Amino acid sequence: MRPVRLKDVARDLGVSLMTVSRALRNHPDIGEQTRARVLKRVEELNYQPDWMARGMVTGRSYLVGLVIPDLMHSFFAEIAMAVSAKLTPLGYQVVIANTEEQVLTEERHVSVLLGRKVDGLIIASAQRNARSPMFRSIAGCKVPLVLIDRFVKGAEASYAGSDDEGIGDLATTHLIEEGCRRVAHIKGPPLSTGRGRLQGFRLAMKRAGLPVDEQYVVPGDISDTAGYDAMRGLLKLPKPPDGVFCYSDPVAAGAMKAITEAGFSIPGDVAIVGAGNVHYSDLLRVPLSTVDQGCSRIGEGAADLLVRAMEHREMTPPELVLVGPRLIVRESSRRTS
Amino acid sequence: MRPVRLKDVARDLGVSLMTVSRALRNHPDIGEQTRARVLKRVEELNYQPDWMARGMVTGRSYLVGLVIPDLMHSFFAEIAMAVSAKLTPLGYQVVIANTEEQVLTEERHVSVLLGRKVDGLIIASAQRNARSPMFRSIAGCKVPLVLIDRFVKGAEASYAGSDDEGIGDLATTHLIEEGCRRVAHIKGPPLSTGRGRLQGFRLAMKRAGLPVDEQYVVPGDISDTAGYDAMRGLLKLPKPPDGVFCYSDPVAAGAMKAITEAGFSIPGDVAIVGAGNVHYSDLLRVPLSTVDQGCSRIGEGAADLLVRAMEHREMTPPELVLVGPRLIVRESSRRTS
DNA sequence: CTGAAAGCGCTAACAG
DNA sequence: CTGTTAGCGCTTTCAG
Repeated sequence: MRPVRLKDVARDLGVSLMTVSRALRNHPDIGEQTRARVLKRVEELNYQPDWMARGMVTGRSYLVGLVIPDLMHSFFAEIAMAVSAKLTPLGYQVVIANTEEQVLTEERHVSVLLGRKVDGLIIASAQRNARSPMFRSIAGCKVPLVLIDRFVKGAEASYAGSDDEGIGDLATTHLIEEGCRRVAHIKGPPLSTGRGRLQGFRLAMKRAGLPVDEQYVVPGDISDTAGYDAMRGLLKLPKPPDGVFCYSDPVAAGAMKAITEAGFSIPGDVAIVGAGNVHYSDLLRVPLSTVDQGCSRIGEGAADLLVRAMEHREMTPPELVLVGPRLIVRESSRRTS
Repeated sequence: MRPVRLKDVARDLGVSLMTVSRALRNHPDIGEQTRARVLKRVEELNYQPDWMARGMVTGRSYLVGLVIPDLMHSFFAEIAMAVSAKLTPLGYQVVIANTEEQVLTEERHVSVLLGRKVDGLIIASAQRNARSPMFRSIAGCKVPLVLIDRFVKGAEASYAGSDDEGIGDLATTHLIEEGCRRVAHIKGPPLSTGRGRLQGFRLAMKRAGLPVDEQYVVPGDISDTAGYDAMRGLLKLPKPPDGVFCYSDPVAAGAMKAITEAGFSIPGDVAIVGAGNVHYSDLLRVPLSTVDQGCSRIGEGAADLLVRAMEHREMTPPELVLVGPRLIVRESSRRTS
């Protein structure tokens, strides 16, 4: 049973192929009853338009590529869901590509996506350089691009993400207000997110008139194991910090594990704040204070920006969506009542 | 700058379009040096084959649909990653569709995927009936299908999943061995997974000679909020259970939250075992005992089954991959030393 | 070994 | 309002 084609429906009905095609797409140039008759038969025969053939001639694939570093991080999973939810009702299908934070994997994925003639691309890039071949070929194909989460300076693209400096500031200020005096920061990756949060951290410390001990600013990453390791290092210091702002919730979760294992209490000995408000933060060892990034709003924002760009045939100027951070205080940082 | 086509490369090189096409696909009928020359120029011009056009004539899209109920559950996210990791190196792209556990959404997604002429489908279905129009149209299009996680009786499809009865048995037996006498079960959805685990629970209880108090077998779902609510109900019972086997880790996490809030201790008052070994189980309030389902092996198994089916042009008989469960004991159920 | 012709299923442009 | 023609970029088939 080969799939039903337009031609089959047409012959079955004794009309021309074009009539069916038009009826299907609500073309105005068609009689009301003819359309009804066609639509009915199309339904009965369970005809499915062939999107490849359609795309071939219209130049639109109705495919959108979503390139992210790690689906397992609920932050990206949530973004992926928000993007899908926005795009699916508009007839787009989302192809998700996992880069595992590898630049090379990312480039390969994008290259294939481009070959598939995606109508648009949403990328949380592991790249730092807008002059990389990847960005050049995207620009070359004139495929609308929206960057999310990580901003890449110089890339001709819209961006949806959070105000990272604000996140760092908010979290750090909160720790200071809770009475922490030796505040540490476990850094994220050297991308806009990590750098922004670090900057926010410094800003808040400076504003409070607290010195930043560089021993307290340690490299981490995006994973809980990185947070665990970094925290163990901090605890070995002669004077361990009494408050830690962690790049992300997974990092914070790992850090908390290290603290508990070392026999310290949270928040009594060390207060912790993460970022991201991942879904399970509330269920952790000690419910985790965090800065909500509004990931679904980032996803929705990205989808909106992309749709707008895709519907214009001509290049649209890059736009920005910055989602404001929101502090969520839970047990891990509550020292005063 | 329109994308480079085969024709462009050919003209540039002064050869026919066919020569380029053949060189690209390692066709034997081509001279060694011609091929080298072509390949070099193809590289330089950064030519990307148009997959839509190619698919149009070959009838293969190199697209695979992955239909799952919820990307946010790390169980499915991990499966998605495993599937992608297996399929991407083979040249396939995975289109992930989120159904939010809605049958209707699932049907719509599958219908579009079919219209896109996917080469294969992997589905964790919310449907229970193999005679639904969805399964009929998949069969009608002769698209290879692999069911994952949830088995649907009667569907002409391969299956990769865990031994759910074994999971229930393993978890429950463990609780009994730890000294629990009033063992409860928070059920999952009424699909093969939920039913299987329930059956395993009953089996273990029977084997141990313990009666199953039907008050202790309560409906839950797949989410932590469901676990939270169900557990609150259980705690209100005159004699609350002293051990609970929860359908999944998220459910267990929710249940633990309810227990802690009510002022009981884990595992002292109530021991808890979940299922799934989700990534953050180790970081929870009380590290969660769980039954590992080997989700990545499920994903890999599904991908393997699908690839085998896709490479055969003719229908292949359904195959099965059952991943054996593995008990992981953490603090939430450790009552004896 | 290389090339020319035909056509995949569909839609845009034009002609009745 | 309806039908005809041409072609999207590629591969398959067949002829040199």
